[in-house]
Amino acid sequence: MSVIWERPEPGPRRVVRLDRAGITAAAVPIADREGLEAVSLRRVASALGTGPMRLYGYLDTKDDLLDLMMDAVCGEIELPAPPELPGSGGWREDLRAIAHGTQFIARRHPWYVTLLGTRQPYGPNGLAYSERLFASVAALGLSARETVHAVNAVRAYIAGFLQLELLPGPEAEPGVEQLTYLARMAATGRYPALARIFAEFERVSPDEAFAEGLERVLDGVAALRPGAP
Amino acid sequence: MSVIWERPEPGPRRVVRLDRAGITAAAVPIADREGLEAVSLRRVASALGTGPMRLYGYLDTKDDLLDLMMDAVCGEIELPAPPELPGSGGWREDLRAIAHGTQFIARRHPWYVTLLGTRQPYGPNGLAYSERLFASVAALGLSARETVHAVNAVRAYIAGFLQLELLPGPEAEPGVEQLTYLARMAATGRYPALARIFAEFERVSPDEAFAEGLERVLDGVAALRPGAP
DNA sequence: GCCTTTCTCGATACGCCGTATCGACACGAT
DNA sequence: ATCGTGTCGATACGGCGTATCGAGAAAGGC
Repeated sequence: MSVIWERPEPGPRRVVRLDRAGITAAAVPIADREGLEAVSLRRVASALGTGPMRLYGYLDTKDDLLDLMMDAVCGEIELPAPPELPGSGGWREDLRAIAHGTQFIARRHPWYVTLLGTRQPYGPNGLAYSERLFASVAALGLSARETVHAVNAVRAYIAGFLQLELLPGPEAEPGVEQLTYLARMAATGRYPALARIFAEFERVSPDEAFAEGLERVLDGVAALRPGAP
Repeated sequence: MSVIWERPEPGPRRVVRLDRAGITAAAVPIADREGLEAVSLRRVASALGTGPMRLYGYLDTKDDLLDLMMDAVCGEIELPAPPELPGSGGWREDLRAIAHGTQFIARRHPWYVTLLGTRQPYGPNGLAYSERLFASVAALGLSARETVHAVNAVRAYIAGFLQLELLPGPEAEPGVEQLTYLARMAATGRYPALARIFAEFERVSPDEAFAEGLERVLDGVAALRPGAP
């Protein structure tokens, strides 16, 4: 490796200007199309026409990239107008809007839900999201402590539901006609309550379930209001 | 024929007697002590005094091991007596017991929460857990559809809260006296609602938050009762 | 008791991963 | 024109999950 003829000529100086936004923008579609586990530094870098080590000029760690990705899609969530402006529909309508906005984004970027359960949403967009949540609940006029608990409940419900919704079920291999694993378990008689509800269980759409469960949580929050029934 | 629970365990071995329970029992303490990412087939196998490929006689995939681990700790959750027996304290008390039992286990095995958001709890213990949840809610006398929604809400809350509770915060490096990242963000004035609640936010214990949020969800479920106020 | 068949076992290897190291090179200042 | 500085990316390391396959033990037939 000392003769110049067999050393590759360095390409025209790669002046591809990179920045964090660009890296994030390259990573997100990969996650959308092939899942979060397909997002590797090698993969993202090669989508940008460079090598993996290049990215370390912009990130300390792969985790940094995941933080950036999370905040980027968090910014895609449409938040309702602040409570003091006319666009707001009251605390309950606002919380509904936030929840359904989150669900909408989770459908476009399923991996967002994974990240949601994995790291704090401390980027600017994540903080704006939190701010909007607290502002909505604040409109109820609860005590500080109750407000924190109410926000926690709503946030936990959203994160938990979306997470559970996206779990892959055990797939029945195609061609073979057979009951699903769950149906077979229900038929054993060992799980009577489960078996009794099983049919309904499959008839409920995820959207309906998300909306209805959310109403339960909001009902519980509403019951905290000073003048609650 | 895709779920490990309905595949038979292979027969006896030559050198060291192994079985799925033994493999699981070796894996769980590793996860407890060093986190889920320390659980590799190489690591578990060497804890059992053998090589990684040995495990493939008992598992098809590493995912199978995670399923086994999840079901194992799921079996550690103390469930209340069934509703028809005297030990049961009514639907609400039962749901509380299940929720707090789950929280208790999540504290001993934090990685359980990660798995909870990652895979279906379809092992025998997971199904027994679901059965108990449905049986408790069934005692309210709701319609099938409402029952499904109520169980979803409770389950989503539990999974979501525990997941969010375990998120690592941004650690302030020791020695340097400085505000946390969140406190600094609150001080920017860009997040007024967040800033207003911030102090309280840090005063609430995780236990209290879990319990209080749960009451909100249970209140919402209670409001569905035929003769609800 | 011996031979053959069957099945288990684990060594080796492949292609990924995140990232530490470091030589080569482009660029700005002198 | 030269030097110092800082960026780029090739290479390497130790890990991962798991496919392959030869060695050898167990089981069965005679």
